[in-house]
Amino acid sequence: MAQFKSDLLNTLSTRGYLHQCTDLEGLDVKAKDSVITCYVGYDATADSLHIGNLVSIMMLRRLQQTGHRPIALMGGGTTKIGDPSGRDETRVLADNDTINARIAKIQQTFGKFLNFGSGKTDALLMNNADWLDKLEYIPFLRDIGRHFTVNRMLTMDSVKLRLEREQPLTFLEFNYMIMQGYDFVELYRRVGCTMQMGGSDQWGNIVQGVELGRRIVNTEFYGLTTPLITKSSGEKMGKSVSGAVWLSAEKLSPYDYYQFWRNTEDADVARFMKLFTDMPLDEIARYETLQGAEINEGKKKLALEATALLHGKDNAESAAETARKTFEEGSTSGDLPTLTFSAAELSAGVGVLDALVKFGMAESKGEARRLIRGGGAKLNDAKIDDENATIKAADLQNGVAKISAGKKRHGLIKQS
RNA sequence: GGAGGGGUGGCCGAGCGGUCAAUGGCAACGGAUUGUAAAUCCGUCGACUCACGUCUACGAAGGUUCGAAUCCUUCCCCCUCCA
Repeated sequence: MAQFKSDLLNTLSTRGYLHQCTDLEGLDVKAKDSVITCYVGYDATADSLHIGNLVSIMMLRRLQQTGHRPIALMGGGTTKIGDPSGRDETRVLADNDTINARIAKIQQTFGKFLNFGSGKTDALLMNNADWLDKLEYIPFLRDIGRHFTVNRMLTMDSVKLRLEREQPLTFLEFNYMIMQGYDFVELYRRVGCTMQMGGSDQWGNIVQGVELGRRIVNTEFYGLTTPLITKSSGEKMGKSVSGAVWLSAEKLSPYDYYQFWRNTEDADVARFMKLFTDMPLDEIARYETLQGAEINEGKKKLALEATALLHGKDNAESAAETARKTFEEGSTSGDLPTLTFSAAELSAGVGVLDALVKFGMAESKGEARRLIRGGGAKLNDAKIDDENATIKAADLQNGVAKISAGKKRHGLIKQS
């Protein structure tokens, strides 16, 4: 392994976070000798962060672990502009209230990964709406706009690709990188922030910020990006059996989150352990030697550790136990999605089609029918053959009936 | 402003008066295999009833026709070229 002088870069490099950096040597020296304040920006494009944001959150965590100060910057202002990076089409923009509501929810996630406070290496939570909303156009253009050449901006991938594909790029979006660059300067002025991290798609935006900082405040700024994390089969990460992998428990239960990690591909286990858990490297190395079906032990560990980070140890263990009972014993356990029906409903019989739809295992009754025809629906582990079958009180065993779609999606039915 | 081209199911992309709920590919879902992996093979893939059938759908609104995604008119949006 390439040895760096600083804990920060040693950690980031050995655990697989490094992709590009504006000045690796300079940063190494600085990180060794001083406490760096570093930010990652998060736009509020949904009311929860998702798995794609997790690498950068983990990077902030590593930063703090190695003695530096992380800033989670909420893009309350930039979300109103819309980052054109990596998109062929203009984003549909949300209104103010929506954005603020999203930010309120998103913020909660950071508390799980970072320690906030006012100490030297305590994390900060900021919002760029605090300064971007108040900008005055002409003064801003004169102070900041003068440092950006359109010539240069046109060479940035986010812009260039859009133009090459002959897709429209609005002037609004064109300003995104300027706003992001300005954020960097503003964060320097406010809290001495000199470093920005992000995904590889943010490289262009980050570089602009670094250069702007050098020009305006005459200080060395650093930028660093992570590789795009994909599965070894080449697909993007991001799907669980119940859809997108959200980080808020409201949108994805700890059990489903655990299952997402549990279903990691063989080849990814060690890499994901390094990136998404705090497991020490030598322990990860031991898991790396496992072969064949033994790799499942690694997946369980990965899932447990990753879930514990986000949802806490208790929830993680509970999810692990539910998964164990469900998949290894074929019995039922608490964390599965649950629906309750009244005694009256159960004595009349709950249509199995309706139940599948209510659990979200099928989008329509027609799809539920097809699922049954294809042999993919089970009630208490017995294949459902009759589309018109109903679930009655007699189907409850110890108070619950288990309904399944495929091998991985299970739900519990109880009497209220 | 002028001249052309185009808008089809989650995406790409055929169809160009009936046999079109609409070929094909991707994605997705299920089954087999397996280790809750990958790869592979098979099946499904608008809604409702599921048997016939009914409804909704091919940018929007009208029209022609026994009958249109396919023809006509108007409108909206996108692209190319010219001014």
